[in-house]
Amino acid sequence: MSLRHALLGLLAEEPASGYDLTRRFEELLGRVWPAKHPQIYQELGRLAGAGLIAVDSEGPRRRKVYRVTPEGLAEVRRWLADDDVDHTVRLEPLLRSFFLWLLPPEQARAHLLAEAAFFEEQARVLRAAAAAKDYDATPALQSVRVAIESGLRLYGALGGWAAWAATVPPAAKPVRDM
Amino acid sequence: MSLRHALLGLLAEEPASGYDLTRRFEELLGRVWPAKHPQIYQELGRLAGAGLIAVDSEGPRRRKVYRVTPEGLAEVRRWLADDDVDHTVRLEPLLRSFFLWLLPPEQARAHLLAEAAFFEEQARVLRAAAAAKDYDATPALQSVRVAIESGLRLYGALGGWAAWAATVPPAAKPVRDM
DNA sequence: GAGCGCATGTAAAGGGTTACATGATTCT
DNA sequence: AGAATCATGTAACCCTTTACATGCGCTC
Repeated sequence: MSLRHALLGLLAEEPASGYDLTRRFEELLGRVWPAKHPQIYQELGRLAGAGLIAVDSEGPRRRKVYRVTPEGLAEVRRWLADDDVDHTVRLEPLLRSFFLWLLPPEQARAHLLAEAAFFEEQARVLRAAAAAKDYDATPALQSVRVAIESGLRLYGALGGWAAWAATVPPAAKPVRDM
Repeated sequence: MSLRHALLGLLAEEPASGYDLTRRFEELLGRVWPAKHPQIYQELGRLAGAGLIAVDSEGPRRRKVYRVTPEGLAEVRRWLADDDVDHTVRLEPLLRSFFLWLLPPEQARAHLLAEAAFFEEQARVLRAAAAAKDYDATPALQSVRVAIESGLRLYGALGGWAAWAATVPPAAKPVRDM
């Protein structure tokens, strides 16, 4: 049920088409909530059916620009204030880490170093994004800045963890070769 | 495709039934990769069909204990060594943070403080788990320790972030009431 | 007019949750 | 005898991805 609310949230900032929203997911929300165009178009249809959004204007190439309705705005706010949040951190690299003892130590170490490099690179990208513009111009931009900060800290923590994990010496009992 | 490999990884440690695996997901892997029993039983069926696991023994109440086959073990290792990792951090609280500007500042602040409390509590739980036993006894346990460390650092970072975010003053332009 | 990017959609398949259902064993 | 827990499974539904498909508008 998060996609629906994310769409409402994006439309609360400004009216947009399915195509616009798809790109915003790619560049802005994709790290924490990926969504491809078929799902977005489908969900826009449902939201329009439910009266939470409405067609604002139609442009060339069948382009339909949606805006959020007062009911839609109320619904995002309800969602945001709601306190039954799903705190699951679905993260494949961490799942893998539970099973790294199955690899020969060197291979596990190489894997962790590659992960560390990846996370540090992501942190660098976000640091650059944070410095790139003035996020105090609008409330929406300020929220983006706060969200970027979370990514920055998260990737920093993950990078540090992976680098540390790569240094942990293999346990006494070696993995038996298959 | 991660569930299948997680099951193989768990069975690589020791043979187990669907019921056992369901509980291990709940207590061990649930934070990063939730899985309910219907999915687990279904996937066990597929894995058995593919010859990656086999029935080790049958017990009372139709209990079937599976063990990983050499092919299955090779498959987890292939997965672990494979470097096309999905780095998506699917995390609802971060998605929400992009839209917090839609709430009145006090409400947003209260929400962030509740999140901070939650993450700090989780970090505390994991700190206790890390101190609870000797993780050097087996390679598998050592990997669990490393995985716990990632959670510790992650929740620490998220807790710090949420506490900081709660202190960010609202932007100049106030949110227009609907 | 050829090619590219814009823009929208449908269909099929896979992954995951919820609800329903059943029966065996153990404990009180 | 009744309740709780063990243990497995099916069916329906929702969420998400991948593949397929189409046509418009702009630029060279």
